[in-house]
Amino acid sequence: MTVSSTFPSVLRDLLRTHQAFLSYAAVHVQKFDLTLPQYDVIITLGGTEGMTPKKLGEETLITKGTLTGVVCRLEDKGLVRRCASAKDGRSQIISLTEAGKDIYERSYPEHLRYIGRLFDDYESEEIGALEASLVRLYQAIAAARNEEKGAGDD
Amino acid sequence: MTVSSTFPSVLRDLLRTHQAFLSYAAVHVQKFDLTLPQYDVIITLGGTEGMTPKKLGEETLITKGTLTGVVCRLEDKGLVRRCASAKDGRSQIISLTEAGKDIYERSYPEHLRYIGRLFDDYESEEIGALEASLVRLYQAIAAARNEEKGAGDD
DNA sequence: TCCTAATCGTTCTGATTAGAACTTTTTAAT
DNA sequence: ATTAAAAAGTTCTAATCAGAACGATTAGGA
Repeated sequence: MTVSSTFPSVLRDLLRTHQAFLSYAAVHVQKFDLTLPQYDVIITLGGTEGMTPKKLGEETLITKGTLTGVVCRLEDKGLVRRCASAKDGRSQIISLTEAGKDIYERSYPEHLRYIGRLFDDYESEEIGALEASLVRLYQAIAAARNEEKGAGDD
Repeated sequence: MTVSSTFPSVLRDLLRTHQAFLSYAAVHVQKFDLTLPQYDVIITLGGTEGMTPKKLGEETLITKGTLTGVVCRLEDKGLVRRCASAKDGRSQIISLTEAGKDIYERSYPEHLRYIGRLFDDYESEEIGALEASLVRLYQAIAAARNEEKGAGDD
């Protein structure tokens, strides 16, 4: 009944729930012959004029090394375009092509409904509680990580 | 303020929190020159007489195709052993070697402390609330998945 | 101006991932 | 006893993943 006996199962639940969600969401996205990270890039670019890989990675939580490959595959499919930034010679601007916009506009509303179906039986407080719990844990992890780094400092 | 405007951020939080946890836990495990899935196998086998890959996969949530590779790498490191099952000619029994047991016994208590540090500031109700929220979502996903499969049935 | 440090994106490596195809073995039905 | 179906593991493919190393560009200080 102590804390240390319960936390391993919480973390297993975290993994399990995350896996289940990815697997559920992937079903919808496969209809467009896209992977989940690829679709994530599409909907993140949707409705924008494009953004740098750095920004895109921050939004999608995809590491920059991985993002290069994901964007390449979307480029090969003609859904996305890379342009050199005018302001910064190091930067690229990634944006949707017409074909990419088309997929985005046709699929996104249905995607939201598909995902939203998960919460059909939820009260809105329940979603809030879930989100609060997750943010709480995220911050606890960030704090523990910082303590580790500055171990000798304070 | 509707449900559909809040759920994307919950799911982003789920991904972000999960990523942060994996990254935090990996730090401890790297000290033994192991990856997280590899260590997960070690601690799942720890204290047992061994188990089949099927059972091991169910415990660790690692898919069987992936598990084969993880176990191979642990075998190469001499931490794990594969034996043919006496009862079932299709089955293998995977168990820790002496070196594997040694790592398990030396590291697991510290691993629990390391992970437990995340929950230092938690009230036990908070852990319960997090777990309940995750289980709730997991079940909602499982239900949605089932509805999808039996779409034409009821 | 010059030079060092930081930033941006790509490339590379080793590992994990899911899913499908495949082999071997077992089970179950005939 | 025979055969079809199911189960267990391995192998294979394409993609993702984190992290490190790298080249090119920019920023900031002497």
